Amino acid sequence: MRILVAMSGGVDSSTVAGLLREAGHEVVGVTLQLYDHGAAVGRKGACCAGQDIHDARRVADHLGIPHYVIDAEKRFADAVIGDFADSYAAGETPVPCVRCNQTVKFADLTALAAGLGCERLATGHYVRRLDGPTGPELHRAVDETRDQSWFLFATTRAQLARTLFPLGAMADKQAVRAEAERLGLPVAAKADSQDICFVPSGSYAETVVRLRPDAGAPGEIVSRDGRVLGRHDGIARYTVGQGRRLGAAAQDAGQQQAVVALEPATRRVVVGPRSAGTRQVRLREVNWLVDAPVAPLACQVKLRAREAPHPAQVLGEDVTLEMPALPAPGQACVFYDGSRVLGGGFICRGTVVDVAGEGGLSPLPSGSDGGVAQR
RNA sequence: UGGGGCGUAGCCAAGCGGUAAGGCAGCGGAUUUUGAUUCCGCCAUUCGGAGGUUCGAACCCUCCCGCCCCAG
Repeated sequence: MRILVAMSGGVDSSTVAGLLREAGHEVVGVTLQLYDHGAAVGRKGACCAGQDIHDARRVADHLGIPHYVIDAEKRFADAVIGDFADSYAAGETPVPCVRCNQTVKFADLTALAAGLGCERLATGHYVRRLDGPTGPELHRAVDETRDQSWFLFATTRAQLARTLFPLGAMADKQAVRAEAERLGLPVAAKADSQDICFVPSGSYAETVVRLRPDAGAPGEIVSRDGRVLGRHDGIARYTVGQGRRLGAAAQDAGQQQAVVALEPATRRVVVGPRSAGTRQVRLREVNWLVDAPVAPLACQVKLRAREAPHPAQVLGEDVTLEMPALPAPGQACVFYDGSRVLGGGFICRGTVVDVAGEGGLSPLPSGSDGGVAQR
């Protein structure tokens, strides 16, 4: 089979190329150049720029496969970096990795694969594509600790049908490195990438503020009933559910506080007791990997990449959680049936916690029905 | 200037003669293909100040300073 492998220059995708080549497939490597070299050269944790492109080329040469480098800087700047900054400026917390997967990695590369006459696209993601009775299914990786299925909820059924994820079945990262070594790949010992690839210093807020100065403007930290508890240095540094960086506002009436809402128009960060929460979550851009249900679908949902799933019911763009939680707007809500990804969407603002501030809100009950009034 | 109470880190606070708990904030790190969460480490040679008693004082005594409350 002729397969296009998305090669970032790291261990994972290089191993994918090596394994598929070894299995006798006709492998074509492609690396996307995502942002300018200057910011990323020599930096650990970066991908898809500078040294990493050279590494991908070295691996391709080692394997004896053709390798293309695609200039995707403009596309990445618009679809991923721009969206990232806009999202923070709008009081949300984006997931750039989902946007990247959704746009340049899948939409563009599946198209490229077709253009190059490849039957499949393969990536180094830790997820499994399993063939079920109704077609390909997306499942969590065997190695639960490295599972990346949450980041791939926006993959379309058509894309999934043409994609392979060889690493989803690997026992763990060590096994992948062992394969890389066995294959003699020059990147076998390369450090893992992490953090946001396009943020050089590790300070994502600086990147946001450079693009959208508003997001770095100081403002007030207020309680839900409008009392000013402190000040902050930019809403871009806060996420709903966050308990740090609150300074004196971290405690109110003896209770630990957490961010419950961000109001970009007034630049206010609203805090409430950590026990605050809601059971209703409104989503947008919902993607289904099964036929969209016509009646409430009982499943588990994950509101964050690394947290235990919540029992919930999903219908259309509305999710009803069994127990209250603090969903962060901009983050993803991914639906699971056991290990299988059923679909997901992005969490909307305004539906999370009542911030109308009717005044004199009593402390929320910490029991099962501790939800806050909905807007 | 009658009576009472209190001053321990940026904040809250334990200790009440034996050599400064804890929490929050803050800082550093680990974990993490987002952010957050979580975890680990650091964080008062010193207890409002000055004397005194004592082998030894944040703790007892004296005076001073500062706050608070109740009376005038």
